[in-house]
Amino acid sequence: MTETEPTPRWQRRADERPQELLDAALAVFVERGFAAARLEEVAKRAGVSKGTVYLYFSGKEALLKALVESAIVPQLENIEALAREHSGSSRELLVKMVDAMWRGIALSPLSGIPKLMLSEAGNFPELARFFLEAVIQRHWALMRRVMEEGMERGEFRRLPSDLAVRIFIAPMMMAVFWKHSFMPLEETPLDMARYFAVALDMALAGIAAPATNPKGIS
Amino acid sequence: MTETEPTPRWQRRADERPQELLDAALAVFVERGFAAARLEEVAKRAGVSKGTVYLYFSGKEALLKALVESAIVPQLENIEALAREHSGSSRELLVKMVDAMWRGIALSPLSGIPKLMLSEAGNFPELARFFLEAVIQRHWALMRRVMEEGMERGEFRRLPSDLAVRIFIAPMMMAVFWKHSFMPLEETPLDMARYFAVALDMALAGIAAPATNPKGIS
Amino acid sequence: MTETEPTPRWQRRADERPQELLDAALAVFVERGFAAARLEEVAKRAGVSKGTVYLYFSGKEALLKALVESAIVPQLENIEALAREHSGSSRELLVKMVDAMWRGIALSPLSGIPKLMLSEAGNFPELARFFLEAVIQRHWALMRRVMEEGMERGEFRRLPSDLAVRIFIAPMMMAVFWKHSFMPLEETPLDMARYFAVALDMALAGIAAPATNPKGIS
Amino acid sequence: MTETEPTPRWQRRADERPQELLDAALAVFVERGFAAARLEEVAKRAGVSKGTVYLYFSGKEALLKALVESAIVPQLENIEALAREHSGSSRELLVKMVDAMWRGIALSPLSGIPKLMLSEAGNFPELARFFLEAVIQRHWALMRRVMEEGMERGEFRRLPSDLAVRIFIAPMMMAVFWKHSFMPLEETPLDMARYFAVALDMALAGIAAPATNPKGIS
DNA sequence: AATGAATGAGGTTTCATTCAT
DNA sequence: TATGAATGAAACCTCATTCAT
Repeated sequence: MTETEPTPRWQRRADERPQELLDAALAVFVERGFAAARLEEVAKRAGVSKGTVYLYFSGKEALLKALVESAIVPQLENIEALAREHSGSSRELLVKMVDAMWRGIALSPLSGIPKLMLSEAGNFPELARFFLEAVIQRHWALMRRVMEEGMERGEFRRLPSDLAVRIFIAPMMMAVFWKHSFMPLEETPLDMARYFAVALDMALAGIAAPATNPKGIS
Repeated sequence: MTETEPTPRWQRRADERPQELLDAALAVFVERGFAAARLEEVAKRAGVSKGTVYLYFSGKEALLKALVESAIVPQLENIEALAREHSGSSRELLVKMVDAMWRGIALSPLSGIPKLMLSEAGNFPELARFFLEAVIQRHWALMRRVMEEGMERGEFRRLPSDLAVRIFIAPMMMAVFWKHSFMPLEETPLDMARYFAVALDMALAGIAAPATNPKGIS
Repeated sequence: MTETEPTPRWQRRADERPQELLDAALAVFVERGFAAARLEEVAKRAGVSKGTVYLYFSGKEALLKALVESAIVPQLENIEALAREHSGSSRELLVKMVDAMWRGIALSPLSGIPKLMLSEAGNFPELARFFLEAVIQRHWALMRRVMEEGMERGEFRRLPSDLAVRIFIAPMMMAVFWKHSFMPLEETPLDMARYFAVALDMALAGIAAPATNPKGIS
Repeated sequence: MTETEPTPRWQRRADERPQELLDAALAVFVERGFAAARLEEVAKRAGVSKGTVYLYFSGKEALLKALVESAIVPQLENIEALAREHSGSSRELLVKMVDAMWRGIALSPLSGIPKLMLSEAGNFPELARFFLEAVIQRHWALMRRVMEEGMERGEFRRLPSDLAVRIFIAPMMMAVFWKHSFMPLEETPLDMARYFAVALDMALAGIAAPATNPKGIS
């Protein structure tokens, strides 16, 4: 180890910077809310100075938009792919889809985005409308098809599918919001894995077809 | 009824001012978030000028605290009273309690407070901790007792009651958040009444004891 | 003089403030140019703090626009009134008009505005076009009518009146620009009164009809 | 045409860079003013990147100084040479000198420099003082000698020569300023050639000796 | 009590300058 | 040499808070 490398004050990382900035922005925006988030904090977490943010994004709002517009749709496409490729019971597909959502979103930092949009919908209605249509309603539509097929098949009981979908996912979404709000304050933070297991169990029970002879009697 | 109630020519508003200010603050804070809310907007909605706010509250943050600390606890006490006075099945009590919460909170402007706290927990951890303990966990504890009693009695199936409670209420809470975020953007906004009916139905089914001989045969 | 009046930290002067701010802005903008002018300097000269500027003008650019749009046109109207009310030789009228311009603009702080527009035309083409049409060309048109009448009458020699007007006023305009640029640096600053006298003399000689035997002899 | 002139494959630009940068800087500074001019724009127009500017000049202000200090003095020396070499009437010399100024400065990009200095005198008093003394006053002194000689000879009428010189050149200077401010906004831009012809005519008439029998009568 | 003009701290944004590549 | 990514000082602007009226 010869006496070289005076540890340069900064490095050029043009390729990685945008994603690093987005990651940092997501964390700060989710923690503080868009208005209370300071861009300098975002920069610091990304390991750059304030001005550098502006080399990659035109401003604070652009950061928010890039965040929302790019992040979740791919996850959604994963879930849609599951549906296309599935063969088997509707119940199994439903479980697969919810599981994918849980692992792909709820357990990842992406979970911050729904929380962020929930908080900021009032200030950014355009962006919120995009999120509503491109993510939420698209997700619901997919789930709804599956649920209605399950009803047709008699796997699930007859329920208004538009509402049933929202209600079915509600416990998972609540966990997402919880994670980014009160969970850090809990004495013993919520055990996400157990929560998911129980929530899935209860949600499935909630839509299960009435037990007309479970394992049939004859 | 003789000359009681003088009906004064000019009404002393001073006594009502604090509540009017709190109402206005709640509306603005929920819509925009605490940081993005402008105090002048709060004042305008309360029909007073900016300076007047400071005659009743020591500042913006004081408004937030007063809001959170005063508003929901009374509703909670109502619900607790229901439990104390109830005689009948656990299921009936559960329904009563959820119904009270729905009408007392979800359908009222108070519904904004949970949304607000969810958004601001990161910026006001003290306040959030208060809300967590004095409202959320207190509510859960109550529900939990009821649910466990129901399990004892065989009305509900055996589930980890701490989680079951959160999950049971999740659909109602989601409606609360929805109302203050995406609902104003929906083409045809969610029908809250239908939603509640279906959600309650599904949630109850989710915890119902297995139909081992409904109307039992022996 | 009893021991009252603790000299308040500031005073309410809502009515006077806009004009005071415009005066201060004119001075600073002319001295430094729009871009280099700091709003805090403008505020300080007007005797207020930074924020106060924004109570009366929506921003730096609005200050510039208000300045340009409001200030000179009235002076121009004065000059136009002179023309309407005049009876006598064209030469006399021309002198009156130039004299009015000299006293009303060149010798007043308004003289800063042409200098400012000259400097900023490249950055504010819209505003510059307004100034060109509403002030400069309007002034020229007026002067031109007088000059053409003088030519008709034989008071002035035949010249392309559009150019003659520009050239006739040029020495006065140069003094205006000089005043706000190099004059403060001159060892012995230009004597404006003498300058005007000589300039007017030369300019009039420049357009005077050739002395072909005034009251011609033959 | 044999193999003369190797026409190198790659051209060493380094030698021409400084002048290219100065040309670009002049254009941008004149258009936007020094403060509003972005160095990146200068670099772009010179066909290099931002950093390269610093290889040739120590900074933005150095560009400005180099611009002003180097550009016009040579033109002035040309004009001084005319005076030295002239033999003939003062009027002829005056015309020669003004014509040289018109062609060498007014019609060239160098015309931007006076406009620039006029705008920036308030921000760069040192530089402005240099320009005042090394260019403006030097030019005036030269013109003044010629004009006074003409007065001695009876070619021009008696006028305070210090002022007469400023006034005599004013129309030409105005054209210079006009060119870089409002001319680009005119519907039909000023015809510089006609302007000069008329301006010279009027200016000469303005100083001409009284027509004591022009082409004498009697 | 009430107003709203005035303040000034604090955030976003720009851009001259530096420096790793 | 040349580049352009990165920096950080400095300016604009907002708005919670104060205070003259």
